[in-house]
Amino acid sequence: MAVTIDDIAKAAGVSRATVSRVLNDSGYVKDETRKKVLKAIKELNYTPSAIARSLSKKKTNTIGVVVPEINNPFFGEIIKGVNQVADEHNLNLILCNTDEDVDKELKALKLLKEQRIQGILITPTSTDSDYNSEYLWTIENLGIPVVLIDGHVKYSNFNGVFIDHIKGAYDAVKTLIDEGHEKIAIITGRMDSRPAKERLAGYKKALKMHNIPIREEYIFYGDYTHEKAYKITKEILKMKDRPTAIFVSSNMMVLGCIKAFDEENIQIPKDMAIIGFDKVEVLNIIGMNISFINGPTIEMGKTAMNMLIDILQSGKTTETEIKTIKLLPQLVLKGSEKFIE
Amino acid sequence: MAVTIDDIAKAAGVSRATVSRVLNDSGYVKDETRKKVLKAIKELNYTPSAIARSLSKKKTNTIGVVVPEINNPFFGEIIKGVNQVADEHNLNLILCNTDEDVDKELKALKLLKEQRIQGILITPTSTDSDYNSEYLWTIENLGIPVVLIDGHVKYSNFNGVFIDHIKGAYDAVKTLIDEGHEKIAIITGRMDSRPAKERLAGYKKALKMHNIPIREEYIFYGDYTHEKAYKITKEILKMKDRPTAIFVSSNMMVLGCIKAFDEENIQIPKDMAIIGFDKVEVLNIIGMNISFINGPTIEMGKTAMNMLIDILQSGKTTETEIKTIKLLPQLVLKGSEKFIE
DNA sequence: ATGAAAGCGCTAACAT
DNA sequence: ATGTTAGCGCTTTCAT
Repeated sequence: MAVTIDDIAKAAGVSRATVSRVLNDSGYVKDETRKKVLKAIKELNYTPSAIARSLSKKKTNTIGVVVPEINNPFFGEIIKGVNQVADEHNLNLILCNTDEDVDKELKALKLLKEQRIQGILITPTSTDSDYNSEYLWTIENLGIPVVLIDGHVKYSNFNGVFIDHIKGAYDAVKTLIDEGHEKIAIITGRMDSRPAKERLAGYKKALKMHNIPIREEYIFYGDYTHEKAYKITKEILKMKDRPTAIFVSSNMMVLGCIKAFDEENIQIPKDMAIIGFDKVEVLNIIGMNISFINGPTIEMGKTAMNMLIDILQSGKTTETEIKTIKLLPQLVLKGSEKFIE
Repeated sequence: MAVTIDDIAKAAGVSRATVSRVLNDSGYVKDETRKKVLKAIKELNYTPSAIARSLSKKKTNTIGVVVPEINNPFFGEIIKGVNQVADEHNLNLILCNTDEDVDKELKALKLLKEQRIQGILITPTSTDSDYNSEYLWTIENLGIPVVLIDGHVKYSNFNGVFIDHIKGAYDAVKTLIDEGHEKIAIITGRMDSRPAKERLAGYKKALKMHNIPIREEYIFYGDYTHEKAYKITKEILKMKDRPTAIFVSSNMMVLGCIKAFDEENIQIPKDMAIIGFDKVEVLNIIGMNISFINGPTIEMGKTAMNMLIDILQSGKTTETEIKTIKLLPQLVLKGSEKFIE
């Protein structure tokens, strides 16, 4: 660990500038000299210090990634996408997991700034709550480019890549309508989150566009958990004028529905049709075919990383524009949406 | 971004040494002076550079984490555990995802060394194949403490935390035996991986200890994929002298079994009992109760991080001992193991 | 209690 | 084509 560029210089009988040149392929170096240097590097098992280089260059080549829940495959896939692009550009990733905790998120941001990272990719825990002011202040005063991934930070404009939840929900509900369903319920997500709001909007839009009246009693407010969805589904199944289809606003909640269906001996789609938002890989593997809206997670990660790289390469110290990309989710039909008399 | 310790010194009318002292709470600083400095820091929104500090201290406070598949919740949970402990000790995590690719893993190791990280936590992609020599050479010559997580690098001894796969498998099979099963099949993992070998060993041990002859035709060699497990299960169901229970050596493979069962109208556990290794959260949520051996993933991450911290604090440049911890997996019974005539 | 100065390992003009 | 030198932003003796 103690071998430095000077050791190499000494061993090769050249100056440290020359060593630096062969290290960076910059400037002119006689072939013979280069070989000597390379040999010394090999022999001493030398690895240059990125720390020293960063300090000297005032540039770290590392970017920070902040996620709320690393053990959720949704974020795992985002990171996978981020990582792929980062790899291609030889960027390091410093990972911060916040456990959905705003204070940890703030702490992470501070940490990252100390590390003099080039930019930040963040999937904000943030909802509409009122801590937002300090939160925003922190992000904005970072002086570092930030790209949001599928989140929403109130009152403020940031670069980001998002999913078009409205369109996704619209497509799902439209499909149900096309199948012949008219009594379509929705189980929403936590309504202080942007995706939940947008998905509900998409649901309403689809009904309106097809002249189906929106019935408040068909709108059920969930909270993204399968437990709540389970309870709601039980209720739905007890309704006198029961819907024939449910649009479920998140993957976890789909699981709750399935459990309730199972207990009440409800067959999909014979007794109840269903379309979810976001996939649950496992269900397909075990042969349980549930249609869903597929938000392109890996793609989101890639897109965000690319956007950040673009911003960094533009080289502007102050940002002059807000970049936003909306990714379109795909509808994946498995048969659970069918209308069967 | 341009504000440095010298700016603060100037603003506060002191030397940079003094600023450093208040930053690190070291040495003596008059209260009044400290306040001036703190004020300047606040006003200029100054964040010290970890890079410069690292260079000066020859110590980075960051550790590298290398995993093969970030989007697999198994590794997600490990990282979550690692992260928790790292947080408590104010350590940064540099994440490397290798996509099960040995070359990427090697590259990651090099990258990490350049970053002068303090230590490495790695879940090796490595199996028994022959690239091992370069691989081992690389790790050993890193000159950095390494802690393995649940992996196995052939021919070599490293610090590490592992799961006692033998005991896990033994417990599972013993449970089946206690239930009254005698014809018990196993679907193994990829046999060039250590966990697969050990789980098979545990299976055999349980049979032997209970005087049940090992029947080669009940040993099925899988490869951790659900597709293969699906095919194998179909075969099993066709056997003349069909087993009454299957011990399935990985969570993904359990899914393949379930699909096959479903297609053939096999009821669990009436027609076939089953116990898997590693949980599949989703199955429980939808009310499908499959018993399984639970390897404590988050715990493994924590334990590994703690071990690394221990090693670092021991302060030895050369390691004088190999530390190894084996974590005991727990049996979680859900009813799928029952013997029903 | 505070300051001056050397040094961490590298890069990048500037010389030669 | 190669060497000299001055930083990069911080910590840490050593003085005072």
